[in-house]
Order: sequence, then structure tokens, then C-alpha cells
Amino acid sequence: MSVAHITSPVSGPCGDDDCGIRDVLDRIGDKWTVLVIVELAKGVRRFGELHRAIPGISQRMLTLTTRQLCRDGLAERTAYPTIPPQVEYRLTPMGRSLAEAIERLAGWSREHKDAIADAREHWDAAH
Amino acid sequence: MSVAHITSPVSGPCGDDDCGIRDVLDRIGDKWTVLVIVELAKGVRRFGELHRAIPGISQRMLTLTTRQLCRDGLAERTAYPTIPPQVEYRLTPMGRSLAEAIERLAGWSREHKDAIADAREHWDAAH
DNA sequence: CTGTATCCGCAATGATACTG
DNA sequence: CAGTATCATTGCGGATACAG
Repeated sequence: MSVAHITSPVSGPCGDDDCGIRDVLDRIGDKWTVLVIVELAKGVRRFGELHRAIPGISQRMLTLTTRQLCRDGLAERTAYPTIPPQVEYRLTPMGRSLAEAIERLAGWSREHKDAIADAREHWDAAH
Repeated sequence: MSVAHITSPVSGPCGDDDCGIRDVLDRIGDKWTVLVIVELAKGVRRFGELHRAIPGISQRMLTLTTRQLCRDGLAERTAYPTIPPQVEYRLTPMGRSLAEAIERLAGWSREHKDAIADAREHWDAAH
């Protein structure tokens, strides 16, 4: 019982009103999770397919990322005991709803990408 | 010249279709940015107010975070040369639109928080 | 093919002291 | 009050080798 909650400096029980925000970011704010979700949003994918579809990710990180998605109930893993083994990942309904929310954020990014780039240039020029 | 693109394993020019997703996360995926944005979404805030409103953040990280928000055109800084000095931060229109997008994500989190917690318990029990 | 197990470096963050 | 400067720490993620 009482698993060690060693690390929870900020993501505590939302001290004020940011309930949920830190939660999401602790879940998708890492380097690879969103990319995996986005790829899985396109359909069922095998381990190797994900690996190839997401350039730069290591086997290790892909394993860790998919595992956490499964743990959080955002994805499901199906292993076929064939030889060689074959494993499929797919989003759960909850995972798909998260994928939609992420897509909206991506939309924001696309809309404001240029404005941000401009702001940066402007700022960098003055500093 | 060809500036050294030493590190841009993923955040490159969106190799496939995830255009924008990595961009946003590179901007708000860190430990403090969203918290500052959310706090500023409530209104104008002074440096010290932000510091107190966001438990656990260090002066250093608050400085770095606000500065990046300004650089990206998401927030504005107004310094009054009084004694002691007084500095105000506020979101720009673009910053407010991002705050809204974030709030929607937070909404998702609140909606699915329990389901995720359940999924974790279930998973942890079986592993 | 789909992972595990180790080792390791670096970048992000924290802590502390100092300044205008 | 609102930073800046510096050092210490830590944990994420990369590389590599190995396994079922």
C-alpha cells in the first residue's frame, strides 16, 4: 500500500485552480508521447511501424512510451504469439479523445506559428 | 554558414504530418510555462505575485519563463522605474488564445482524470 | 520482431548568493 | 522588488548490447 509518491513537487493536488493542467502535461509533455498518440490516431500500428514512423525515437523510449499509454488506458496492446512476435497498438476511445484535443492544440500552433516566429525575430533583434 | 543544427532530432520541419504539435510542446511542455500562462490568464500580475501564485517555482525559472513568453509574443512586460521597481506581466491577445486552448486541454484532463487513475490502478495491479 | 538491461551525457531545474 | 550569476543536482533520454 501507499506507493511511494516520492516526486510530486508541483503536480500536487492542484493547490489553487490549475486542476488538470499539470496532469495533462505530465502525461503528454514529454518528448515522444504526443507523437506516438498522433501516429496511433491514424490507425493500428505495430511496434516497428511506430518506430519507423517516428524518426529519432529509440527502441527504449518507444517501449516506455507505449507502455505508459497502455497504463493510462489511452492505448491497448495486442500481442500475437507468432514467430516472429507481432504486437499491435491502438488507441482506446479515451486515447482518441485525447488525440482530438491534441489536434486542436496543433491547430493553434499552425495558426500562430508565423506570428511567434516574427515575435522572436523582433525580440532577438532588440536584445 | 549553415548554422549548427546539432540538436533537432524531432522538432525538425515536421517530417510527416505532425506539423505544429512538437512546436507547441516545445513551448509549453516544460515545467512552468503553462502555470505562468494560466496565472496570467487571470489578469495582470507582478513578478512577485507570480512567484507567490506558483508554489515551488524559483526566481530563476520564473525569470526565464516570463522572458520566453515575452520573446514568443505571448506576454508583455511593463516595467515602472519606481523604487522599488515594479514590473507587470500580461498576456497578449495571442497569449490569451493559447490560454484558451490550454484550458480546453485542462478540461479534457478533468473529464478523464478518474478514468486514468482507474486504468493505472488496474494496470499496476496486474503488473 | 519486440522488447530488456546498463551505462552515460547533457540539458533542464534547483539552490544560493549577489545587485541595481 | 526584480532580477542576474554561478554552481550543484537530477533525471530524461540516447547508445549499445543482449534476450525470448
